[in-house]
Amino acid sequence: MSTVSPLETLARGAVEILSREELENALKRGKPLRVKLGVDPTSPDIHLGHTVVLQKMRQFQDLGHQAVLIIGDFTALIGDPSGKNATRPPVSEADVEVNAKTYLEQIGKVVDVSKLEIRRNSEWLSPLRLKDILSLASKVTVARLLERDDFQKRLKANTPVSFHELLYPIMQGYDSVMVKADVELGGIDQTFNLVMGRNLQREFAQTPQVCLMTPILTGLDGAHKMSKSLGNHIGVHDPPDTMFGRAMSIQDAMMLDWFTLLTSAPVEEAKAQISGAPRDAKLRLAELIAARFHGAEAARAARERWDRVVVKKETPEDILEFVVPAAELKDGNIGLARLLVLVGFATSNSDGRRLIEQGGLTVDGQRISDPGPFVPRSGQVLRAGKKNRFVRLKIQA
RNA sequence: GGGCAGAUACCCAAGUGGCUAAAGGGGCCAGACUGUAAAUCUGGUGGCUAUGCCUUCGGGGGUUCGAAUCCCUCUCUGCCCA
Repeated sequence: MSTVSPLETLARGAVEILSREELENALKRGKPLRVKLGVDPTSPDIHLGHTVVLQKMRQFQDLGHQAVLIIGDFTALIGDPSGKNATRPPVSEADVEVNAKTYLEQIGKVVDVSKLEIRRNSEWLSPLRLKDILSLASKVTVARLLERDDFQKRLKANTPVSFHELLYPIMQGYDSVMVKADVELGGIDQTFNLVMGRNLQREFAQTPQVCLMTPILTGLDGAHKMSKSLGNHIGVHDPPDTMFGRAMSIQDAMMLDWFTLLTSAPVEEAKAQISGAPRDAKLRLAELIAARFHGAEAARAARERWDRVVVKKETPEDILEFVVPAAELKDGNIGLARLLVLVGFATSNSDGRRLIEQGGLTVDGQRISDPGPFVPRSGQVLRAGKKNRFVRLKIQA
């Protein structure tokens, strides 16, 4: 283990720190810092993109600082405008509660939940009266609010910006005041909100928080930020094989970022490996990611399976079994397209028909291109596409 | 409050009475090539009991042999004026 200073650890992967000197000084004081992270309980499933900033919080925890997790149960009623090109649909209070619970369960994979101070911002935002809001709002100018990119873009594109969205950053900033944050963590797309917290704290005669921004993790498509709605994500609950396979599908150019942000492998070493043996580097990356959430053993198994199924093109033995319902069979026949729908490889008969006609289906390794009647037999293995979509048929006696 | 413009498939966007299940691009799916990477090329991309039939162009109603296209109305959005 080489010695890495706390500041170096914390700065790893950070795109921007406002300011680095302030952070350094704060660390030097030796007192545990209050490190705030606000989360938006709108989507119940967290993925690797979310873990970047959570990992940062974990690092603070490991260095003895107090992590303060703010569940934005009140702000969720507005929806964070960050990165959105449209007004976000508000989330019901009931959904927020359910999501918050799931969220806490899931982040346990990254942060130490037992040491977490968990707060809900409805605690202080809900009781605010109009006059309080006015007083808060008077501390911020409209020009300043409209400055931000998200709004600018939407204004230019003639898409609506609702007034309540302007309040979002103010409320989030007020959170920092209420929890007396020394540091706030967030994605770089949250910069505006974080800086707002800094400014408001100054207004409230507090020491302005240090803002530490992490980069946005690029998703599997290599183009957009990882998000569930774009389907370019790896969820923390995905099985090891899925994690492994998806990680293998990223572009080479993304590897260094992923190494930096998702693993603790030494960056220089990863860099060297990537330029030397990109394939091996990616295998290692995929294994590290799978290991982080499922343990080393499961990760190794995923890698072995990958090697068998993908590289050597063998049929895996641990395939899900699908029992063909007897009611679907007519004289032992079933439309092949229909079968694909039942199995889940196609969304409709037409979709299944297309898949077959385009050569995307094999039965026991044989390509079948006729979507018509088909006689299924127990033990047959259906494979759709090149990806990991296998199923073994079973016919009820 | 007044005036104007707009709402098309997953997204962007053509289309102003029949040739439109609806151009083009993106995305996505499949195939080829590969390291199941990227790039590139090819095909596909509403549904169905399928060489035909049914449903779709913000919602509802109407005109017409026939409407995404014309009329009425409702909802939503943007712009300008106040």
